[in-house]
Parts: sequence; structure tokens; C-alpha cells
Amino acid sequence: MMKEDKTLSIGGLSKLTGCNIETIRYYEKIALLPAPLRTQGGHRLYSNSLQKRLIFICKARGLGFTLEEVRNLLELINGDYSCDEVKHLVLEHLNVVKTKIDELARLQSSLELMASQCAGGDLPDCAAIDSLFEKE
Amino acid sequence: MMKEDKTLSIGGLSKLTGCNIETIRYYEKIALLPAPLRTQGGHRLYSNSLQKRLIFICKARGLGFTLEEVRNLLELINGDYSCDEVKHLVLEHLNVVKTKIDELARLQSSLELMASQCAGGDLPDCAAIDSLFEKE
DNA sequence: TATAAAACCTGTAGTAACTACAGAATCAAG
DNA sequence: CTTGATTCTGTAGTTACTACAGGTTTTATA
Repeated sequence: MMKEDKTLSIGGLSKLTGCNIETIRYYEKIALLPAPLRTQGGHRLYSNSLQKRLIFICKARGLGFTLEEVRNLLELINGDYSCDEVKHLVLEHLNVVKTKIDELARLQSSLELMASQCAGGDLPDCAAIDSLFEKE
Repeated sequence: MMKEDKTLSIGGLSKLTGCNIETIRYYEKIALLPAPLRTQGGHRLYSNSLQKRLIFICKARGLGFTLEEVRNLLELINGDYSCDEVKHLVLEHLNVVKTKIDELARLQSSLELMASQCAGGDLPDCAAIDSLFEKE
């Protein structure tokens, strides 16, 4: 028995992937997801391979890749990619993520410092605020 | 001797704050930075108090506050704010930042796992990629 | 089978926080 | 006084979507 190709409506695909309907149509518009077949009434019907492609897109987005990065990954995969190339993109992205974490961590310390300088209470006077008005 | 009020052109202000010119005009357009006086030719002239206000905006943005949050902070400060109110906003924002750090940290692990599954080499076959095409 | 409700269609506009022009006017230096 | 740098306004583009409006199709129920 062969696995039949269960097509899905856009709503079904949305449920499957967690990606919402307008977003799916948006991905089609920017040619990230190929245009699917239609019913004779014009409703979209997604084949199994399109379903997989959207799953990929959503997961990669969830990992913080930009749409352009996702596009690159998909092109790589559709051509004859090498594991090296993929790994390269992943590691590059990993660096972006690490940098963001560092920035946020610095930011966290600044905010904590700010909160600690803020004595609290009703007084209209706050060292934390004052410091924000000074250059340097 | 009183401190004179050294006005700045928009370019000077841009240099002082590191905020670029179009952004300064943008802040004016959205009424975050009040409209400054003009030369008779129509060029903007920024008073000391506007300079301070922009410094504040830039610093708060640098701390990751959204423009709306910055607007709230400024209103608070211009009204008769209490230290409590400010502290509240700061702590709230601190939570947002912490949450973002957590998310990114999770993302970092996923990417590290992905990279480690990627064997490297020229082979067009990658467990890391394959996993992205599966649901769940 | 008729009809009503749910899902879907296209196209446009809005979101955040800017950036990037084009084409004209003004300012500062020599 | 001229030339080059700066500034002016206004509009459109960016990223990654979301939110309509107003109409058609599909599906479920009576």
C-alpha cells in the first residue's frame, strides 16, 4: 500500500502547521511557498510536498532565521546542497543569536542597576531617570 | 556666569546623539520630539532642552524600550511622576528582556544541536535538515 | 435538496521603527 | 559671490506579518 497524498485546504494546513492563513498566502505572494493547485472554485489545495515545505519554513522561522535565510536554505536543499554549506549557515546564525543574547544581558544589567537606583516611593525625583538625560 | 543655551542644527544634534537625521525628523513627525524653532530659512534649531530630550529618547531606545514606552516615560517625567511609577515601568521592561534572553537561549541550544547533527562534508544529506521537514 | 454557516477568495492598508531617495532651497567658507 | 555641504519636504521602501472589506465557494444540517 502506498501512502496517499492527502491534500489540505488552506485552513487545514494552517491547523497542521500553526502558521496562520494570511501568513501562508503571504509566503505564496513572496514566492517562498510555490502556488498550490486549486479547486475549480478557486480554493487552494496543498499537496504533501507543499505541506512539508511549509513545515520547514515555520520551523526555520521559529529558530529565528529571517525569511531570506530560509529562502537560502531551501534553495540549497533543492539544489544539490552539501552538509557543509548548511552547517555554515547554521553556525553563522548561531553567532547572530549569541550576539543578541550578549546584548540583552548587558541591557539586563543596566536595567537592574537603574531599578536599584530608583529608590521607589512617591518622590518625583529619580537618579535613574536623571542619568538618562545626560550625555555619555 | 550662566550657562548659555547652545542651539544645534539637526546635523549637529545628530552628531551629538548618534541618532541619524531622518530619525530625528521622524521623532518630530510622530510627536515624540517637539518641533524646534527654525532659522528664517526654515532650518531646525535645537535648544538645549530638546537636545536633552533626544538624548533621553536615544538612551531609552538603546535600553530596548519601544517608542510607546519611551513616550510613557516622558509623559510621566513631564507630569509629576513618582519614583514608583518609573520603577514599575523599568521592572516590567526588565521582565520582557529576561523572557527574550530565555527564548534566545533555547534557540541557541537547538541550533547547537542542529550543527552537531550536521556531519559536515560534501554529502547532500543531513539529519539536521531532514528533521526540519517533519512535523512535531 | 435547499439554505445557512463556515471557509475561502482578492486586494488593499496598517503595524513598528526606521531608511532612502528626489528635487529644491539654504547655509557656511573661501 | 560662488560653490559645496547641509537641510528642507514629501513619498516610498523595508521586514514579516496582520486585519480588514466585500464577495464567492464549500460543507453541514434540516
